Amino acid sequence: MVSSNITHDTEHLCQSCAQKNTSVFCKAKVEYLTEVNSQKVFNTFKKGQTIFNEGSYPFGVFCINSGKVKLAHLGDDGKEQIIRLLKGGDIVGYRALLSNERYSATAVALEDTQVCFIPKELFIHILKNDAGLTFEMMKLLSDELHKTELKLTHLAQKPVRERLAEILLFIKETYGFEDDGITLNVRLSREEIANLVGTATESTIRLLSEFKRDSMVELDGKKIKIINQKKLLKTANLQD
Amino acid sequence: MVSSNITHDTEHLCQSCAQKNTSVFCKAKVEYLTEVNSQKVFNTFKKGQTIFNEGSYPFGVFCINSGKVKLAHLGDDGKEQIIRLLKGGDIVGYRALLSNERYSATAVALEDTQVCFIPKELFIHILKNDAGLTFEMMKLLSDELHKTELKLTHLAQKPVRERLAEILLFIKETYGFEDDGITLNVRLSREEIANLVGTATESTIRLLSEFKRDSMVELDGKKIKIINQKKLLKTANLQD
DNA sequence: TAACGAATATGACAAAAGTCATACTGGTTC
DNA sequence: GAACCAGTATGACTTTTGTCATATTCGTTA
Repeated sequence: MVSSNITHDTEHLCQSCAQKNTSVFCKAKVEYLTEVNSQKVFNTFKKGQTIFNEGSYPFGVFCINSGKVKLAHLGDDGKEQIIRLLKGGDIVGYRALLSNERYSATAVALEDTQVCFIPKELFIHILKNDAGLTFEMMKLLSDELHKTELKLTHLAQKPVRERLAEILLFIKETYGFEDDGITLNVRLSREEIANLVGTATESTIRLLSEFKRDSMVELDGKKIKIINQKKLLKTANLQD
Repeated sequence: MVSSNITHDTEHLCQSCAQKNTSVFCKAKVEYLTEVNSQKVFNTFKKGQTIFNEGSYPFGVFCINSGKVKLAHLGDDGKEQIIRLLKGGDIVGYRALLSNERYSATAVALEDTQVCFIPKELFIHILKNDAGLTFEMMKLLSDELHKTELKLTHLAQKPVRERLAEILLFIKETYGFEDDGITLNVRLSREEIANLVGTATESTIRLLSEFKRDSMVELDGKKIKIINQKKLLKTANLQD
């Protein structure tokens, strides 16, 4: 929240928000949506900018309008572990708010990103009154927990090679392809991919080279093209 | 739910439940508690018995009255990954219920365990009407998510030795000590400990031997005594 | 009490993954 | 275009961890 592009706008209405149908939050009752509309703060983050920082206190919740965001823990030795990838329609920062704790992770924009900030009090107020929304939020948390538990199991039991293949497919699921239908629609550094997989950067680079050699992917700088998804899926050894 | 000890009892009242003050679920409004009381099914599981199985459909939620339970994923190769340890006052099986999915994990009693089963419809009904309870449930999920994310980061970044030390301390936090003040109050096999840490059984055995040599623990069959918690904490290298 | 099997323990080895050093590449700035 | 830097790539090596084989112990049952 260091950016200067903060606007209490009337331009970006929740009612006409592009994410109205995908975001949990925008499923609140109409009466609350109006309230959100008047209190929310529209904000833009440039690529690389921090939306919030591990250790600081949450004052509200962020609703991503457009763009891409990584959510990461900083390990004891300073190495980051990316725990979620977010896109338009997702909300961030609710975990700490609900647990009434400081942020346990840092959110950074992976590209220019637009977000709506909804103040804590309003968020909590709506949750306490809109049972439907609360139930949706609970489901969302529940799904997130499930995904994280699966990741945990895979991290514990699968070799790096399989996990990397899995992550590439996960990135595809999350952000999809570019217009060409094969290029992953996000630019991540090798280090960031490593921090998603939970391995060393060099290992990631090495394995990506192998994947290229085995004609599963094509590499062009930060562009990653998936040219044999079937083989990649096999490499990931997924069955759930 | 294969046990034959099922009783629609009037004996075990929620109102006088030993876990009334610790369990989230028992914080429901009094009117609902009465309802729960009449619909819940009291059940006993012997050590080693399965409470529910990965892949099957949830028909309700389990409230642990007394005893100890492990919740584990079965990895693709059949190796289990223990994702939670549960005790009296905890509830299990809510995750799948809320996400409207099959169980993604298996719950097994680590010792003789008493549970109350609350039918799905009632559980959902209460959640949809008791905003306070729903909010509590949300917090619970939120905390669980946080813990799991932390585990994920540690699994990705810390060596087995540190993770084992951490798990021993975690077991102590969860189940505490026996009356002697040093023996961990649960019997887990070396394999189970390994499946908590996310490592091979032999590695766990080896490291426990080291911990013993370095006089951090004492081993007596499945009994594990923590004789130098400070040193163990240092070995775990925790700072959060 | 003997005997059995399962769990624990330990050694030897293999495989996986991380680290360090060193190139190479691509994009940026001057 | 030269120079520079960060990111990428690759090789050589070390460390960590897993695997397999084999004792050994423990608790259980006959």
